[in-house]
Amino acid sequence: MNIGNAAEQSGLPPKTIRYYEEIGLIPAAGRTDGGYRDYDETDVQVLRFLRRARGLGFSVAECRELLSLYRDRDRASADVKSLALQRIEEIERKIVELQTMRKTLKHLAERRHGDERPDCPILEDFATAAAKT
Amino acid sequence: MNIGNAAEQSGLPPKTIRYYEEIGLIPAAGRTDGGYRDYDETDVQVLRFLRRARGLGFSVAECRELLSLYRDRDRASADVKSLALQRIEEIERKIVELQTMRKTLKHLAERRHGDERPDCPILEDFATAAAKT
DNA sequence: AATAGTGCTTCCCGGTACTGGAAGGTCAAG
DNA sequence: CTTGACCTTCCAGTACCGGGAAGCACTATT
Repeated sequence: MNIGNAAEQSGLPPKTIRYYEEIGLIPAAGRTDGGYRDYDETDVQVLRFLRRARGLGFSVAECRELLSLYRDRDRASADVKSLALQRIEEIERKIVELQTMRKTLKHLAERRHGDERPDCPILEDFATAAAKT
Repeated sequence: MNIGNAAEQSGLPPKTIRYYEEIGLIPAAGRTDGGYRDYDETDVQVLRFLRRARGLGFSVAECRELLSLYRDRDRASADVKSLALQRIEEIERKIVELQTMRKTLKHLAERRHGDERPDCPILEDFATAAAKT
């Protein structure tokens, strides 16, 4: 499968895929006789994972760690486990933050123009609910 | 409140707060006699919102829109509503993606070393579940 | 077989969103 | 009134791409 196809199936632009290869986030893809990069389903799954993780605010460095966590699943299972659990906590924090944002936006969307009493604490809604994160 | 304090309470570094002011994402803060930037609770709430939104993969441009959505809540309510609803959909997609990542990591964490049969499709778990997003 | 079109390659430049460091002013404590 | 921790501006650098040029590869047609 060529890079355009892999891009389409993963949701990452070809440019980004080449960049990830360049910085070693993903291994260098195999090449066809003509010099084209060649991808299989496994590669696409990793790319898909990367698109998701990056879109959710994980840095490339964090993605690197998450990937190695996957690749090393056959050994050093204690370390892998504790790291995975840490990441799960972080993900759950992010879920709570998204739920807070959703709640705030729902208030904004449902509120009829003129409904608001001057003391309506919508601003508090906006940023306080998950302040302790 | 000075910038260090605002940084601490919002979770954004002082550098980033100054940068947001410079690009007009937040209005220029008031100044003390000594020339220090001065913040109040409202400012901190906005900063906290920005930290969360950025950490969840929203671009600065999207944050700008989300903020204006909040600031314009008193007028043009139809537009505000449709924009808010769009954002809610996006947020819900992100939540699903995070839940998928969490599920994958849980598999990794709970799997005992040696438990895996060669055909165990953990890689499929890794990236396929939310492939249609 | 030649050609046209699309997609691939590398390379280099530009852009966004910060981040670190230097040089110097401000403030509260001792 | 000096020390140390904070603040200020400014300039440079870094991370993560995206645009566009120049050229090769593949497919389809003529």
